[in-house]
Amino acid sequence: MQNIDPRKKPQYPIEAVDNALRLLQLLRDGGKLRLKDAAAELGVAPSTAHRLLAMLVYRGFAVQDEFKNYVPGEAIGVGPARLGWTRLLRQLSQPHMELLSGRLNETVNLMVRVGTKVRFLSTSEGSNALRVGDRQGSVMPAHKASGGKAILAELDPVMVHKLFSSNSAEIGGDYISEQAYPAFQRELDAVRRNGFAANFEGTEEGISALGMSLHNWRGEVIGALSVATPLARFRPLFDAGLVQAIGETRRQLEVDIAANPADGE
Amino acid sequence: MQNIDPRKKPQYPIEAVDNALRLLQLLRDGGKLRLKDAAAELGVAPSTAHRLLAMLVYRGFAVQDEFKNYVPGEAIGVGPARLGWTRLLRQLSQPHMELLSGRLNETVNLMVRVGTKVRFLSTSEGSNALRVGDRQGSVMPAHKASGGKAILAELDPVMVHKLFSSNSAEIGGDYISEQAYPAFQRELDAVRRNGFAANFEGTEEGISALGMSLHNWRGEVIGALSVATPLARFRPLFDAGLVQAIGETRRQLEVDIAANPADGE
DNA sequence: ATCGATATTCTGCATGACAGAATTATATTG
DNA sequence: CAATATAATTCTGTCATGCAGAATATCGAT
Repeated sequence: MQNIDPRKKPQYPIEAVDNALRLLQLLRDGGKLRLKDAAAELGVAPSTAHRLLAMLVYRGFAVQDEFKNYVPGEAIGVGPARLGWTRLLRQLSQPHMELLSGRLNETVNLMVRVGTKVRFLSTSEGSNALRVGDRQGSVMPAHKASGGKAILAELDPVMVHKLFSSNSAEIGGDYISEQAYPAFQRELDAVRRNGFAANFEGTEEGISALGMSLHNWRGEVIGALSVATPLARFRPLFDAGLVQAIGETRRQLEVDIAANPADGE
Repeated sequence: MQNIDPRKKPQYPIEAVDNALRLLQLLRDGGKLRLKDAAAELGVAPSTAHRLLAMLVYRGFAVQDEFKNYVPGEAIGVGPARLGWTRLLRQLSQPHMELLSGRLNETVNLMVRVGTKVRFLSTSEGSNALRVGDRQGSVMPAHKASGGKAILAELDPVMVHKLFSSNSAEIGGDYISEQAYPAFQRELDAVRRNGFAANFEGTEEGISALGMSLHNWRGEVIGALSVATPLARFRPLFDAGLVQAIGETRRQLEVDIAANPADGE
């Protein structure tokens, strides 16, 4: 049984990974998947399919709807970044983020916006015993994450409005109704005035975050930093000068960014 | 060390899968990845990272550029199908595809178009010793695959032209230059006249295929069937009435499709 | 050519991915 | 509203297989 196949199976295949990737494709192309069907498709026991799907859920590639069906998660369908500078940004940010997370003992995130989403490029975890976990690779609605709001606040309001009323927003699940929009608009205005954005359990249970935008030498927004903390610690941190701490880090990082050519933009 | 994390790690995690999914995210957000960096990011040996990346390549989630860098493949960034009827289509097609592949001893594919791409929903492999392998889950440029051409030929030419000149086509790597377009246009005209489309090694080395479009009760194109064969067998098959065989299958399948409500469309 | 760096192949061993059974949750039926 | 059926999830022993490390190959630079 010889299969002609230019894309031949690797010589040391990893079955678990192959199954996971096939599930990813099924989820993408079928829209939804029940555990039993998934098991049947892959030819594995339901228990195994369950473990695989649990991993997809964990990494944001799937979520379970109210009837236990597995459906595509945020992470499915976000295109590859055509942004060439994300690597550089990540590199430049790392030391600054580590410094900041070390100083505050809280977790610091770096993110960029793509469409109505923000993508977490990297995380520097704080050293507190109880801390917010790594979010690298996560994708969240930009209008809910603190860093996302910080970015959106500095874009042309008309463009933002279009963005979140478009039907691409609908597909992504980030549509904001005309009715709800004024409130959102006002929040962005406040963010613009304050110079930072906050998020109290808007994306994840028990987690609050404070975000601030990042700019290139030309003054254009290119991304954001955010500090994420357990809800209970937010207030004390804020009173102890959280905004200034992030602001300081932002300032220094932007100097670094300005100093580097970043050919793409 | 207690991490606050609403999205907690599954209790029986699969490390290999987790690593693969993280590579997927890195690839998406970083654009490109060298083996060594991948290994460093994951905290695994280069040999392990190599195996993982080989799997991603195998399933179309990554490709290697000329300098051995791993870059996102076709499968990354194709959004989830908002098409609810793909499940139904797959279901209805299956018996017909099995019949046809059994009759011809060749591999039969079912695909739908999304943007400038076609997605392979399912495959029924022929029983020949040497045959074309399973393509389920694959994503290919619609203008190169036989089934894709069959679909495009029946769409509004103006819309097709826009589709492949848009800069979303550029992002997807399917851009057709104004210079090359007339030839493509003529090919689609020929397809329309013939009622089928062919593909000789346009997508994969040594493989040829013949594709025919599928319609719903209203006469609108909804997808395509294709028969894929090793290049050497194409001619004899064609002369033995390949077109008629597929046409017959298509006719019967379309009866089934028309008979089923397909609420979405 | 020679070296250095990075990518790929190979192999033994211990880990951890798998199946199957047990348990729980959810749907269906009389 | 039981009672039953079906599907999802948890648990556990076993053996396959994913991992690391070494060997080899490939590519670039000097």
